[in-house]
Amino acid sequence: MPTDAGQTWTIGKLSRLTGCNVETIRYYERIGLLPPAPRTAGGHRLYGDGHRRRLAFIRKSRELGFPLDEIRTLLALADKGRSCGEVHSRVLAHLGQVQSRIADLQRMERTLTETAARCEGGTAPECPIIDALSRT
Amino acid sequence: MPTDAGQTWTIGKLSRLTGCNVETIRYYERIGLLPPAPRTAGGHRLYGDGHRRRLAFIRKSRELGFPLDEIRTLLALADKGRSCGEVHSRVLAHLGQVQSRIADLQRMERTLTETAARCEGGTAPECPIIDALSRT
DNA sequence: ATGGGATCTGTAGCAACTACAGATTCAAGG
DNA sequence: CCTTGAATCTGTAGTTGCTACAGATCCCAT
Repeated sequence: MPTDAGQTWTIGKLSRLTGCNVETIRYYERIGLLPPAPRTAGGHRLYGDGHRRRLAFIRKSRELGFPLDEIRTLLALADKGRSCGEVHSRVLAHLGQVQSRIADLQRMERTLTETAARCEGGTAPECPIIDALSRT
Repeated sequence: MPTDAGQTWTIGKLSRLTGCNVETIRYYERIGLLPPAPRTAGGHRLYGDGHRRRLAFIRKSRELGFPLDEIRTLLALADKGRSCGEVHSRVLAHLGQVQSRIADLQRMERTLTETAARCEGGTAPECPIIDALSRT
């Protein structure tokens, strides 16, 4: 049961519906991630369910950290259908990026914790943190 | 034993010395993170040990994820001296940001892993990943 | 009919660099 | 001393993914 087949929304309604900012929606259209929306006589955009689903896909992918260009590719694959393998490997590749970013941040976390610890309760005239940050 | 007191380097040497790109060094000067370097007669920059240490501080802080604006503040505190408490609390605040970013990424990681798993070995005509990404 | 919210286009800004182009300078070799 | 090629100079524009206007226009409820 699809949502009421002929339903349409203005950009503001779509924004509330998807949690995506109005200017961001227009931005996605400008860069070709969303197809141009049909317009009212006065030039206002009118969105249908296809647009809504596509935007939901984009938002969800963004939340998972995919860059827009990768989302563009994913959308093309989705449109093409039967590209599950390709999609799967791209998801795994992205997962790898996320994991390596996590590792980076954990290294930072460790160093920051150590650095902060040198100072714990210290009232030294020279700041050990500043010193630590100056080491080549 | 400070490094040979009067030693100077060209921007290229300083770049190799610190691992910081030449254009980035000039950029830091432009935005006021590094003080303007003295010049040769022909207009080339000449750096001394003070610059070298300041740049090392900036790079190290960047590696730890501090934004440039925060580094600007840290440098000011370092110049002022006796601001160890303030520095300490800023390091802890940043540590908090890093940790929450890690948590974000771990959420992404989990969802990506789950999403990828739905597809494992599947040759379904409809791609479950694409479906998952479309859910509002 | 009107008033005020929603929408329109186009442009500029953010972080933190990076990448040129085109001109000039420096240093090593002959 | 002169040449030549590498290094450096300035200034500007591009990157990613939005966000924030300004100033004009439109739509809908009263």
